[in-house]
Amino acid sequence: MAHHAQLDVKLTKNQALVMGALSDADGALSAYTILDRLRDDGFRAPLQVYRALEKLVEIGLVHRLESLNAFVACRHDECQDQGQTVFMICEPCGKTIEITDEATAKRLKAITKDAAFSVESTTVELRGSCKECAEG
Amino acid sequence: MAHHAQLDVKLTKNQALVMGALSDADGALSAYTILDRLRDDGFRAPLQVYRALEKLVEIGLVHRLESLNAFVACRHDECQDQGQTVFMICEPCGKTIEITDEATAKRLKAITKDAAFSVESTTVELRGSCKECAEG
DNA sequence: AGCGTTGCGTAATAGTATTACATGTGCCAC
DNA sequence: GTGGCACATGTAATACTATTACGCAACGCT
Repeated sequence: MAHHAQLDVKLTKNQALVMGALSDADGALSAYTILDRLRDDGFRAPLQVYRALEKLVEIGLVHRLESLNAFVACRHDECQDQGQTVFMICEPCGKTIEITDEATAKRLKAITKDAAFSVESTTVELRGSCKECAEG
Repeated sequence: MAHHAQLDVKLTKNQALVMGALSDADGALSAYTILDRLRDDGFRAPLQVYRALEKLVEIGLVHRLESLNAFVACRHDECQDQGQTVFMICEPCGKTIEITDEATAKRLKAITKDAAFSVESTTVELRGSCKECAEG
């Protein structure tokens, strides 16, 4: 199975640059950090970044971390599969661990069904310390 | 069991004003919306709001909705009990439904244990439409 | 009274995101 | 091939969210 079925979507120059910046990064980047890193590539205005991010998030190559106001490249084969994406965000080192979990998806589905709530998008983010940082 | 054990914490004037604004509101409010609503009560600067919010969040009377950059009064008896708080945020009408769920808490705990991730705080937010708005 | 802690007031600034408007570029119908 | 459309881009201005810095006031404690 291919990593990210959507990779056959052709990215524009700006989208590719933003994707590159995020792929090179260890953890999540804010839009303005991305802007700074792409100055040499001709980026001048926040909107150039936000427009690219919008598309990348839409096609699933990038996730937005709501609790950080930042963005991270999807490292993951299964974003399109069943399962709720769960982020573990290490505050000391900035790295993010991304998993998908079917049990969480099922449980949240049961909750929304009970409440007759119609879900568009779901955010699950855990802040804390990764193994290495907690041990260190 | 009392609603919000921490209610016996004495709120300062500013904290009480902010708490009142949030309690009066139907849904979540941004810090700057709160500021505007408290102009007549003497509020002048964002920091007055943020300082009060910080304390109110700390004692559990208010929750921060990360995906909205907004704040909502806790409507809820069981914030101190076991269970993960889950927010359902209705985008059409702005209301938020707040529940706590033990199964979700257990599942997330299992996930973090597997990853040896040490959790400080957890955000679970579902965006979508409430029953009334979805039917309407 | 002296001291520490906490809360408050104000100003300035930093950080995040959007609106508005103009330009460019490729594609397709005609 | 030219007109028109769709989409991507460039730039400026602005709006929205949050924090830092500094000083003063109120309160409790010794």
